[in-house]
Amino acid sequence: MDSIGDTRVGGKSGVGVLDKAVGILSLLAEGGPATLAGVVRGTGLARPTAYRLLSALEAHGLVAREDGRYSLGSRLLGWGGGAVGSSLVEVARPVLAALRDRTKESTQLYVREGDRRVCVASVERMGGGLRDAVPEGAVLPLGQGSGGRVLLAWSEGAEGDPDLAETRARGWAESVAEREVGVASVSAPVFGPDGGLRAAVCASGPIPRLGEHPGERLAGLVVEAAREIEGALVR
Amino acid sequence: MDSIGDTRVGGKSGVGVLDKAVGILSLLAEGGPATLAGVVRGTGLARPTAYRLLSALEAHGLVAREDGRYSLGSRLLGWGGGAVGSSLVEVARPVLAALRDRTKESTQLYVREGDRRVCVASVERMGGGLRDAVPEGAVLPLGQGSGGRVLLAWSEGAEGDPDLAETRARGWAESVAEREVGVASVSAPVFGPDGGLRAAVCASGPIPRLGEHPGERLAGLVVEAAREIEGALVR
DNA sequence: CATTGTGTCTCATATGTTGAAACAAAGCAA
DNA sequence: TTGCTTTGTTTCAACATATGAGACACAATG
Repeated sequence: MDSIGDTRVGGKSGVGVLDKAVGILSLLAEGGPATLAGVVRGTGLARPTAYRLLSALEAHGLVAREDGRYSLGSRLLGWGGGAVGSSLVEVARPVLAALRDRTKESTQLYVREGDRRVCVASVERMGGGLRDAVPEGAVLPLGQGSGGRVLLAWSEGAEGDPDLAETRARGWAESVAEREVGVASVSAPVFGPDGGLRAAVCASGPIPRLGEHPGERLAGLVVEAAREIEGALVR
Repeated sequence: MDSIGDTRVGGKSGVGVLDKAVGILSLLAEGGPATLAGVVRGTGLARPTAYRLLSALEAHGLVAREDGRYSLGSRLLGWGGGAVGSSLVEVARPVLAALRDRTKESTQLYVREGDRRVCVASVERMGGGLRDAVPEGAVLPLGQGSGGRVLLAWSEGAEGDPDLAETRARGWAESVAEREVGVASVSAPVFGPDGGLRAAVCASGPIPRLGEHPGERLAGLVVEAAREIEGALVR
């Protein structure tokens, strides 16, 4: 998903050290704990560079090292808890779990960040077989996937696009093999008490299981979950 | 609290750009949304430097800019959700809120990170009057405050210290004007299902309200909250 | 209307970061 | 058990990056 060097998904910002550090953090977010060697392989950084950056991240509490393996640090826990939208994530998480149980697919919550979207909560399908896995913190484009389409459709300035108008009329979006080959998904908008778009709730899985029109089966459940999240927001 | 330049609380790690970026993020975590001018004042950075770093953080989704004000970005939401300990924070938050209601004081959850502690959840006292405010993500020393003492007392290697042995015997710690002038606090250990120390739960407030022995009044409630968090962890 | 403050951009230069090389220790296969 | 490979850590010369003074446009203020 993320990689060092691609601005579209947060790769190159003009501050090289930051780009590398974020590359390391997103590697750990996506792949779980890793040794120094694993971080070197996963990021392509030179070994002493990765070592120095990891030590610095550890000094700041953004990374923790235990038994020779690095993982995301508890300072990110605190910052995540204080970031705008943390209460949305808190109320959404059990709803995503229930939606996962009902649809038997993975579910996610996306929020818009400028011209991209960020996965702020992810609950994966249980049991065996194929599953879609989106790591929390992953940055994805708006232009691909049903989640991106929903975040675009209910934005200011979307009025002129007939495709997005159709999405708004329907109240949800579906996509097949857009964000990722082999994956189909359905998304619905989550509105805040003020009526503004807050997030997109999404269920996703492999095309062979969901078919070429995943919305037929899942749209009702996904829209229902969005309504449920909205209800929990006003309590 | 945090400031650029002090290694003890995550200031200088040997990677200057990272130190500055973390300084900005912790300023936003502690003080809430800020303009560029506010970030310049708060961090002491030169204006073009702060501008460039904020733009880079925004490109990575770590900071969001809205109406000329910067705040923590939603990527931190995702990473915080995936960091080790996020489930602990999730179950602890309502317990901290209940403890805040019972004690009528602010409450926090701290985890140990190397030789410091991080506030991973914070619920502030409601209503008027004095309140202790610890921002989520704040990095504090272990050697000061009841929360630090608890994290030390139940650590490996604490056996030789009679003061920590007394804390262990009692099952909680109290402090007066240690972490901060005018603040008293009481903390208790939170253990994981494996019996290992996971966190410290803490209630804190002004000395005039809590007195020179805050444990007399609050210890029972704090210890009870710790047991409650432990119970929620095994469900 | 004049002054001050803010946000944004440029660029010469100083500084910080880089990564090859070296070293020690651990792991592994024969 | 030995020899080789891999991993983690440190050093430091070279160079690429980041810095911040200065400039500019615009907004805010008295």
